[in-house]
Amino acid sequence: MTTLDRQVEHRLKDRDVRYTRARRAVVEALAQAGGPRSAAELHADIGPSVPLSSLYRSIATLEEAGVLTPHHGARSLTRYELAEWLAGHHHHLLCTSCGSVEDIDIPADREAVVRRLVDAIAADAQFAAASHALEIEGLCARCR
Amino acid sequence: MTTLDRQVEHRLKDRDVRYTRARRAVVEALAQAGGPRSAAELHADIGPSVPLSSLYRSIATLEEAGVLTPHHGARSLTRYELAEWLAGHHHHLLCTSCGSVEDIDIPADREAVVRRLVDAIAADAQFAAASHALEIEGLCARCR
DNA sequence: TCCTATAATGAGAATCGTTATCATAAGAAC
DNA sequence: GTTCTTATGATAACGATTCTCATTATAGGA
Repeated sequence: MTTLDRQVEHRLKDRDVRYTRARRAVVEALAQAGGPRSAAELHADIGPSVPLSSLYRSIATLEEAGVLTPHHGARSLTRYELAEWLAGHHHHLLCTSCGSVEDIDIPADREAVVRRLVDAIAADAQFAAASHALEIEGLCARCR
Repeated sequence: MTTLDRQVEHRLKDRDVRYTRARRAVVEALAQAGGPRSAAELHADIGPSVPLSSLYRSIATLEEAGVLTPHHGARSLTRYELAEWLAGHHHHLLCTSCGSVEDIDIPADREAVVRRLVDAIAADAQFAAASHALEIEGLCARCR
């Protein structure tokens, strides 16, 4: 059992939610993927042992527990990834050509700039900021 | 006929696309809304004179022509708003409680900071940045 | 270990946003 | 006005997601 597993298990136990085979499979597949994955992609990764209906329910449960964060994209596709507290804070590069989503870590000094900006904007709008995301659209290294 | 109408008309004429009643209705509804609207919301705004099928086609046409930009949200909902060159550059505040999306203009000096950051991040990843979006999630002034 | 209460699963149907089809109507070019 | 092209409206189809319900697994107590 990995550290990740232990963290998730603890989080779920706190909420009286069981860490079952299907849910574990989702968490492990996401950990391996290293980037956002859709339900269909997770189904392909995990295999037919977890049917789609269960997969969707597992995803919803994990999302409610704050283990996963959804990422909504084109063509009615929602991709998921492990939440910030599990996988760290990062931003996204969206390729408009191939549709890929790349996670990108940014150095702490730059992240500090973003955070200051977010706080200032939110304060001006009397908005209580919980999280932020900087998404950059364009062409990835392969497609340009 | 408003300035907006003229701008859109010209853009469409350049692409041999007609600026029809349905398309005009979408543009006008979006201009009035002052924030992202889904197809269903536009349908409610415009009324039944433009049926959903036409509405979706109008949206797709306008999106291809670069008049609208899509904004993907929860529950497989895509909202649209007038493109940057028509409505100006701005960012979004997403309320996790009521689901509203608020457009927020940020001062030029702050925007410059964001742009510098985006350029630096993109350059590091060998990514050709075309546009960027800073999305802040949290509780809006009404919900907090 | 066995019981019991509760929560999770699997299979399938249902739902919802969106897209495609196709016959008809409107617009532009001549 | 005729003709050619493009847009429309009604409706069916589609794909991602959610729901239903009978069955199965799990946790906690006897």
